[in-house]
Amino acid sequence: MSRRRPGTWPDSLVRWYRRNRRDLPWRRETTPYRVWISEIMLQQTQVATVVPYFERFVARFPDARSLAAADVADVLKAWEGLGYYSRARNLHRAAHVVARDCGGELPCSVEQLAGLPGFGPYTTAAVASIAFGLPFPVVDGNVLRVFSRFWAIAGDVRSTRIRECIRTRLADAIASQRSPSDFNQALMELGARVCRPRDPDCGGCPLAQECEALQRGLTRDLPERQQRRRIPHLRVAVGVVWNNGRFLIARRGLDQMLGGLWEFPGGKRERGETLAETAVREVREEVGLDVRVVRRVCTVRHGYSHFTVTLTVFECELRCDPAQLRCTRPTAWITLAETDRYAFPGVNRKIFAVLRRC
DNA sequence: AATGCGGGGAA
DNA sequence: TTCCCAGCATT
Repeated sequence: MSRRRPGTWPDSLVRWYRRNRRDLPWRRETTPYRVWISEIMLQQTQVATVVPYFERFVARFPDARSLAAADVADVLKAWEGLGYYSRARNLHRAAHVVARDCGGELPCSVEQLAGLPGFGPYTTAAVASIAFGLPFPVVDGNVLRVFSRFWAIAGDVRSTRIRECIRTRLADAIASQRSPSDFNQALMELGARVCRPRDPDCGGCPLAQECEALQRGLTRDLPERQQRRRIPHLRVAVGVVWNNGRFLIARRGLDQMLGGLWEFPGGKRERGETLAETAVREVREEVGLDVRVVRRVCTVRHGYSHFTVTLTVFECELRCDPAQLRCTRPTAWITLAETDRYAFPGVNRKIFAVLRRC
């Protein structure tokens, strides 16, 4: 087995990719619109999670014009469960810009791409290279991990200095590549399947020959981990307020976390309060209705990226005229069968499952 | 430069 | 449990 000349890793990488790439829906049929949708969905979200969402989304909204023409509520419904809902709202805003200013087609200059809502450095480079063949390197979590090992870079890879160092060196490498698209996708594919966070498959790696971390036995220690912050825990109570076979939901503000999604009225427990009292108080404060707790339905735990919550659900009955409803946000009285028409956070889906059983 | 943002897969 | 994922917008 002959040693390859040093400095030829980009060609080895792309050769490996062309033999090993996964058959993914946005690779099977590559259009700028499909690349765009896939890249937005893939932000902080794994491929396996994205695939079914992508298929449904492009079937429902086949191009930028149809997306722009849709109601944001329908876009959020298509995004339900995928998380980071600001991505969906920004995508919808960007579709309006593309429909209005670009004739419905994604612009093919990096400057214009970078100006669209939801296009940061990563997505701009990804769409420019994969959709339009422009030589801009992507720098995502995979790339940072691969090169912190390949070049044995100590320190926090997320720091601006190290990111910029990696980006600059990759800009050189991609400039001499015939397919910037394959080069970028190869790096991310390598990070996802070979140069994994734990237990990398160095035996199957096309870059092993020149990998500094492998030669120095450092693959296990790179990239350097930063210490994590403690995650706070919240106690929350919500009320399922029934009226004539329907219960009340309210839509969250578009600028909030989970913006635009629907929920039961409720909120955080205050000092010295029972959870039932919390539910009654929150219902009164949020929607202006006086209610009484009938029973506790269930308690569910849910983990978010930056906190965990224990949510207790109380069935409530009205002790006032429902016309007393006062709420700055949109509200609706719905049945369990109608929940499918609205976008809810994942934790609400757990609650619906319990409500259906009893 | 730091922080907030959801949900899920995998070990 | 814990870690991490094809990051962006805001401050």
